[in-house]
Amino acid sequence: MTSQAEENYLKAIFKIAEKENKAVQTNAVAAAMQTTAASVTDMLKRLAEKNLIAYEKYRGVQLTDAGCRLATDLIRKHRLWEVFLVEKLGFAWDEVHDLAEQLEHVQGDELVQRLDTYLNNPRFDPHGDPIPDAEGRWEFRPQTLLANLEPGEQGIITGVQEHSTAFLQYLGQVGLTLGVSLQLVERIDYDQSVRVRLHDARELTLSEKVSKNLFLKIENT
Amino acid sequence: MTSQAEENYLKAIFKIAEKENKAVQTNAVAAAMQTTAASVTDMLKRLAEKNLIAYEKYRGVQLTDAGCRLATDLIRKHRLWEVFLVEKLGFAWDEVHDLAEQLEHVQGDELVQRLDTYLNNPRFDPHGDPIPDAEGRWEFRPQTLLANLEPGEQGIITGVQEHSTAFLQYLGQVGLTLGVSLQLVERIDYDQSVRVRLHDARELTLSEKVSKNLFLKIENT
DNA sequence: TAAAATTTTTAGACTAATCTAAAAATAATG
DNA sequence: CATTATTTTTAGATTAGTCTAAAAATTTTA
Ligand SMILES: [Mn+2]
Ligand SMILES: [Mn+2]
Ligand SMILES: [Mn+2]
Ligand SMILES: [Mn+2]
Repeated sequence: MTSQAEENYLKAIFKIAEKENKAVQTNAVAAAMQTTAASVTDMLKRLAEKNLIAYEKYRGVQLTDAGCRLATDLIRKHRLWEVFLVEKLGFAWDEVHDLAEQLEHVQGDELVQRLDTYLNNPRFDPHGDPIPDAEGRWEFRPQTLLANLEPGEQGIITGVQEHSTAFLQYLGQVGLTLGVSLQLVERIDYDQSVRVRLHDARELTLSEKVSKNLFLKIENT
Repeated sequence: MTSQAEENYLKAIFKIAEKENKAVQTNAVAAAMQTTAASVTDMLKRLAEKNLIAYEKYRGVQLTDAGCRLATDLIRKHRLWEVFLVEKLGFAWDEVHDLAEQLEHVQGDELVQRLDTYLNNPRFDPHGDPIPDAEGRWEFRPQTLLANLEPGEQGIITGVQEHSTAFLQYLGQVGLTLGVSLQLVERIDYDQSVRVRLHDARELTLSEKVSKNLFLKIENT
């Protein structure tokens, strides 16, 4: 058996390891979990005891196959529930994270499988993140940050780098949701802000910060 | 904040108090929670500290208004999730209890309200039990045990007294689900078993045990 | 490479929730 | 009403998960 706390740690370790390709540091986990390094060390010992991580004192930590599978299953559940909350219950994409954070811990393989079917086996969640399938595999989708587009290039919004409520709410307010198509008009040298044109010819100015947190699939026009 | 353990205790106390109209005994709670009397005493102290129960040593326990409301909300969530699992995900009525036991603890008023709307504000769960509304009120529905029907009387199945998987599965197998109409043909003196006739003229013999666990709304023919 | 800075672990304490075994209170009975 | 029997509470331990403060290991820097 794995507790909710253990599951949350495994997921945090998985997500950190996803970005940086090296052993995950205690402090990185502490930051992600908003707790102390001491608490993390305690938990790492427990997880190592259960063979969910490979842990060497002072040398950081890596998920074992079992730990990786557990983390992936948790992420699968989290993202499926997010789809449910948005598609079926009509929540906005900035309202679903905390609820999914609870729902992901509900145990029941049959439940997950039926939920998946009910939602028509979605491959991406409301934030554009891929949903692992029942075998723990997910689809890779090439995408580029708006910050890396050249003037004139066009793309469709496929995801966000940052998942904060504030950012998601802002995007929603200005009409930038998944699937929206836009073209980079110009990048301002002074502050790296960008002017983009939407499908309806409406133009928007977005800060560098926004442009570095918005993923697009480049379209060849 | 109330923990899942605290919520489960409150629900257990509520359900015991519902049947017997007196202070709930420690042992009764222990039996319901499948734990020891010592553990119950510990928990009762905590719940009293939080003003969720009125507790006098050796004198049993009663829910306060706050505790009663919490228990009712929990039952509301439990039963709404059961409806979801059966109506939307296609689970059988004998498969949903343990899942609802987990889902009921997910926190989020907006979630419950949206779920309720999504399910068309059901007033009864898949076992025929009433679902409290957002204010904690529920519908009373007069119903009679099959064991108390007179020969010749007819009724529609509205609920079950016992909720065990074995009983629900058995009922499902012989075609006795909510809404099914049946008539008591005769009661056998020897063992109090009953012969009933279904709408399609098919006849069934049911044990006394079954007849004492099946609720019907009597129909005047 | 020695000193300073950073990271990580340990030591010790705390709360929630549980248990067993023993003591105390209450209820039942002759 | 004294003695059983039952119920309930206490005492003392245990485990998961957390914390702060201090010690130890590692890394960085001069
Ligand atoms: Mn979580
Ligand atoms: Mn998401
Ligand atoms: Mn529960
Ligand atoms: Mn039910």
